[in-house]
Amino acid sequence: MIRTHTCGQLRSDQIAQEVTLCGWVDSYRDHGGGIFIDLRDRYGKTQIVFGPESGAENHELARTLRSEFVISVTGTVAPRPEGTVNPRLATGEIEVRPTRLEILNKSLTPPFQPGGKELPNEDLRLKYRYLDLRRPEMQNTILLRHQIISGMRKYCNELDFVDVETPMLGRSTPEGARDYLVPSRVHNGKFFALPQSPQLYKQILMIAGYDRYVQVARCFRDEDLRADRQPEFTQLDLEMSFVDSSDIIGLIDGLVARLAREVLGQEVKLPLPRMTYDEAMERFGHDAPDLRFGMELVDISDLAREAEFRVFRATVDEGGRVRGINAKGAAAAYSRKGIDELTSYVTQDFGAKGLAWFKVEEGRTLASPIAKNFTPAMLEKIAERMDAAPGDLLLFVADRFEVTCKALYALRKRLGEALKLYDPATMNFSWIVEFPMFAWDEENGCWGAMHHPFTAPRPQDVALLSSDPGKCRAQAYDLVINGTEAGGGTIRIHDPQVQQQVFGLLGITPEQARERFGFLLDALAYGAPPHGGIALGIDRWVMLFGRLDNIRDCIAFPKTQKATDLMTEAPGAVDAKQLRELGIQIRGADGR
RNA sequence: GGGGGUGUAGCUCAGUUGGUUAGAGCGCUAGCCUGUCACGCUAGAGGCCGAGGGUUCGAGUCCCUUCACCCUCGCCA
Repeated sequence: MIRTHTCGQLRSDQIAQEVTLCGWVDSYRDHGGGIFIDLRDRYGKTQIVFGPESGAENHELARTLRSEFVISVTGTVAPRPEGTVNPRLATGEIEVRPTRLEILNKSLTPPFQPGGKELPNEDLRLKYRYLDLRRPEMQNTILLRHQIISGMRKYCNELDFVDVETPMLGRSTPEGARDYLVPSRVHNGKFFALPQSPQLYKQILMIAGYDRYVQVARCFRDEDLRADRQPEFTQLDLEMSFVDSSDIIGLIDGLVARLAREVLGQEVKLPLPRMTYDEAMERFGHDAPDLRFGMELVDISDLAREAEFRVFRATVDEGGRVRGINAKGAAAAYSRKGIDELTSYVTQDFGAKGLAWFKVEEGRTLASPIAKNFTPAMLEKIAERMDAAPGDLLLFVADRFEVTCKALYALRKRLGEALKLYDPATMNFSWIVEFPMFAWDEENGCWGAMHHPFTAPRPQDVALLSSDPGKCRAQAYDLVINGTEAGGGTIRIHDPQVQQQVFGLLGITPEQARERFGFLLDALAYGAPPHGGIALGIDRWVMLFGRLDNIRDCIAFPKTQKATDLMTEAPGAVDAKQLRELGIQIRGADGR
């Protein structure tokens, strides 16, 4: 070892010891006679002081030090003179008086200071990721990530889970997200696909008798990115045999409580609350509601049916719904212009036809350009239903149920943040359960799997597969943290007949099923135990536990929104020779 | 594919209704300074105003096209 201590380690206990530290020059303050260096490594900072006693040679060399030089310093730990102790530094009671200085490596002037206060633009941070990763904030996040992953591994290990690696080179399945494809050299014209998740493999492992499988698995989806979505991401993937939904949920409850305690120092009450999908859609308009605040959706369809206002009445008559939210005390905060902005938000982004609003005035009268279309009695009924009080802002969307969900969910989320309806430090963990098995796919005119084609229906709903698939509920469960989907899983079908029936509903012919998942169907026929599992989005856990608003900050080397790596400049062109070997020809820009 | 935002010195930003030589803070270079810790002081260097085209006597500023990054709708079983 060429160092005896780290830069975060020394305290008064080590005074008078000779030590050797290595690290990066965080800042240097040259006072002529004395030079002060803050030496930084992953563990902290230590002040190095070059005075006359350091010797002329060392002093001269110290004068040449610049930001981000990597140096090694040997010297004596000394107490700081009275009045110069730095309480903001863990090592602030001492400093090192060097007898030897070695420049291990110089640095170009960095495009930004890792120790600086101003955060540069993100593209610059991504290009010089090695400098960005030196920033204490980034190092904290990477360490948090490590803490979360190792906590997950320890937990699973204690519970007899077996860590099994599954292939990265698999076969493409047209269901679900777009695959990242890898061409085969040996089989020209054929392709592997990178896994969207190890779903099928983990089921096979249950059939193979491993009983409890776990993997920190990298997953790939070639879809457009978002603030909480990367094309490659990491899941804690697990699967268990001989379990039902509540076994999996209970297992993850324990993990949540443990990590909340270890990482955040927060006690979480178990069991975590569970809400059905239908209830979530009614109360919040979304299957991952943020339960840190109220402002729930309120249905006034029954009132709207009798209202004089044509827009409301017609919507209900056509089978739609009229629902609203009450932004408590927000009437003053939203001018006509502010409401116009909310209106264009829900109409342009979520397809709502409009946004009806009322400001609640003294005596609980409702003021709005559309108020004249209602009788006073009806306005009073609406106010009553909305629990309105003077100063409130009532917002309504009249539309198809799905549209009211999307628009009001988005409004609630936006208003909750703008009106600071919750403390960003609180953490809310909950489960959404009993998802529908199927969602009607308008585009293809058939049922689509809400989760994936191997999800088991609830035992009491199996008969609905043939009678009313839309009503059939799945043994599926999503973990929601602060309004973000942080994990999801299902109990799987282990009965080949039920599996065939589900394929049929999804429009997958027996031939297609055989071609795509023949191996799974075969395996299911050789003694498959009842099994189920879950996958947790590790990047999102880091984001939520670290209170970050961006998934890129949780990943050491993330991709941009266009799915490129600004540091390595991937993806890049390849040699013509490589393409020839793969039997691949690139089409021109004209598509030929 | 659609909507929105940003782009000016190495970095973070300001730049008026189009008008002389485009500024500030930080960083950088040099000098001075034993107690600083965002050290201080003095001096200096540093600009294709993202790129291309247009309007104009004149464009950082107005118009068109385009590129990059971010947010978002669609998409993400």
